[in-house]
Amino acid sequence: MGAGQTARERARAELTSAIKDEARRQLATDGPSQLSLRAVARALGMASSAIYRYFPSRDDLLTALIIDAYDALGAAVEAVEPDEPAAWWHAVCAAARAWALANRHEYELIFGSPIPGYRAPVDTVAPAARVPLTLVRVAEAADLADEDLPEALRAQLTQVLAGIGSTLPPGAMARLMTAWTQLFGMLSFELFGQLVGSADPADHFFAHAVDDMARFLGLHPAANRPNVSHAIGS
Amino acid sequence: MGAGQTARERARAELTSAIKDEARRQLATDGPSQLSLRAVARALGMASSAIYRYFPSRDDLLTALIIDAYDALGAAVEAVEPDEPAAWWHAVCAAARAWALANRHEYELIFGSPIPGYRAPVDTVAPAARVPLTLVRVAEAADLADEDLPEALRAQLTQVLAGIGSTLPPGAMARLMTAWTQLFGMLSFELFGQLVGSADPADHFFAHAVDDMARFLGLHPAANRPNVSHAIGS
DNA sequence: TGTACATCAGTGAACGCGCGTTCACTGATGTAC
DNA sequence: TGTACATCAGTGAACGCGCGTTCACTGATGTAC
Repeated sequence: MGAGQTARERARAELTSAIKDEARRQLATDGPSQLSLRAVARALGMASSAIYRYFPSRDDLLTALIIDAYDALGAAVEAVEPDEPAAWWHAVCAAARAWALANRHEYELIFGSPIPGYRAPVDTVAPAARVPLTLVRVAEAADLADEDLPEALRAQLTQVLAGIGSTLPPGAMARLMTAWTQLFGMLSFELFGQLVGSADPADHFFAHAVDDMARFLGLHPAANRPNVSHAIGS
Repeated sequence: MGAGQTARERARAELTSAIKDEARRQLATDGPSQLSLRAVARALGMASSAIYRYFPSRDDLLTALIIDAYDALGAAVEAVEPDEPAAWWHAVCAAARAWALANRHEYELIFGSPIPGYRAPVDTVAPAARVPLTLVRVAEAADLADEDLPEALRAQLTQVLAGIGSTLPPGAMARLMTAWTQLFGMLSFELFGQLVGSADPADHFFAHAVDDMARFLGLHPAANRPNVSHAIGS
């Protein structure tokens, strides 16, 4: 039948995603470490042993959810229309926050505490890289200046940049990683309740901090002159 | 007997902290959501029901651990000898990181994902404020400039500053909160494994980012001139 | 200092619950001739 | 197109385990006179 899929194949694909959907629903109330195959099976009206036809173990279901979460966040951020760097940066940060607020338990799954007893397999690496890679694309578009770095850090970052085939100067990469950790630090603080009593609701603070970071990176029009030689000291 | 304590009171105090110690030991292998009163009791060689003489429920034990963690981190950071602002800032960040690396599961307890089904009582608020308050002290010592802020954010921060009796300009408070979220974003990324494959080990990156943040805050000698009027635009 | 009573610490059995995973099985879907 | 066989999906019972919390109890420590 349709697209060369047998009825069995279609049924399998549907149930696989029904299981993941139900599992995601349960994350929302119980958190990743309490995710239970039996509860998922119960909610779907099937025997708990049937889940094993789809995921060989609880950890495999978790891995699938983690990969989906990274991919969904990655897609949200990649869907931002490229623009002049400062505007692009703002839009990317806003997209990341919007996704996180709308999917807090999947955010928790990937940026929260490690799940006890769970080891992430390599398959998660590529999806996890989509957001950082998008940030690198934004930075590349801005022709950022280098800056003085201790040798050891310069070496580390040069290697990372080579690995992803980027021409970003290591000093700019250092600032970018600072901005990256800032962005997700802010989101984690907001979602995990650390801002309650200070900048809560966090909308204004978030917007302003993103702006500050754009300036810090050197993305703003004023700072975005041709890359003459406000570069490395010595 | 000693200091007006009866033998019973001493025994109670000792067992209370033995229970907490054992619970902390178990956090290290299982994570907060798996903390089990029965397992703690077993490790201490007592009946599981005996724990209830010391903590009326599992949540109360968790609360005690959380308060202790905030207090330990707070104490570590407050123990830093005040100094010229930039040096003080570096030392405070280093102290926070050292504590986090040495006590990763307690760090997780307070900065990781919320524990499913657990609601933090008010008693945690004051201990949780010790680190942010220390950062405010550092910033106050530096006589930081204000900066342009959207009205809504200015209002929010002015209220926070009034609440803690600080004279910091709201614009400086905004930068400070950015640096604060950056600091803990970096620590969470390091401890939760998000840096694996990029800036791992993170020592060099951490030191450099802390330096960048000091510059961003305006703490560095160069930027730390008398507070004339590099202030609010308009 | 000695006795009588009240307080508290700790026990062990029990309640009622949930979990991941395995296994032998039935019955439906797909495939080769 | 029809039949025979292989593959796969889903069942239900079972194994062995762990959990938080309650309860009636024994025995030790503390207190008032």
